[in-house]
Amino acid sequence: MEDMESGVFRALADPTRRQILQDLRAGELSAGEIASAFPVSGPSISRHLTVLKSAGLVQERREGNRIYYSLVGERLATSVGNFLSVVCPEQAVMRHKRKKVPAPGVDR
Amino acid sequence: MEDMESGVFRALADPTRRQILQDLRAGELSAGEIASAFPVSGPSISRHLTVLKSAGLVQERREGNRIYYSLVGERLATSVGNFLSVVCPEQAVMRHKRKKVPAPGVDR
DNA sequence: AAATTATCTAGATATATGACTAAATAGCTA
DNA sequence: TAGCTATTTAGTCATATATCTAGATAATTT
Repeated sequence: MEDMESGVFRALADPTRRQILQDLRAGELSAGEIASAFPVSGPSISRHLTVLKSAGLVQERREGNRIYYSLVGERLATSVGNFLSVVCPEQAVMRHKRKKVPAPGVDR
Repeated sequence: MEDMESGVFRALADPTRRQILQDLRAGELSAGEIASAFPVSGPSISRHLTVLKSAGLVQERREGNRIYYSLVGERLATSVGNFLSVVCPEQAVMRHKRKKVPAPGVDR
């Protein structure tokens, strides 16, 4: 039992996980591709990915042998942005209108 | 040795600390006032305040007997907002122009 | 089916975090 | 100075986190 935001912020508290999120900006990456960008073991990255997944920040998609991870961008903007605008309302998060994409992929 | 942002996010990872930040929106509060709003001991709140202070999110000001804490609002917007706009650039943090206040308090 | 590749789960260990109680420090008041 | 209030520091304990190695699971290839 935990509030939504704690999970997100705790996920963001680790530099490796923040870097993973930034890496994923370029598009989806397999677990192995992600892991190879860091000096830590595969299993450790796997755990980091689990944390990010539990926080709802990334989603996975299996393709044959591999599992591809990708950002759930709105998730981050929603929780972090909401909090930010509550604590310092003079800085508002403005969501740019985007052409409603016709469902980029089935949601899990 | 730690990067700036980790401190901020780790500080935000705890619900008590996030609530403290929200409480401080109304204006500065003494340590005791802050503590009385929570079901945890004074010393625990003191530690939380130290964490927030180390992250640069709050500042303190002594007045006689008591120590008043207040938000360092830009700090939060700067680090969190920067990260947010890097990871999900389609959500930009817009800073509202504000009449440059003539130094609200010495920046200690 | 056996071997290979990709990724995860389990178990162990070290460090970090959050809470508490008790005691120390800082400033005020009599 | 003694006593009082506000807050922090110290010491302890339980839980959480991060990492590793070894082994398990899943899908592909031969």
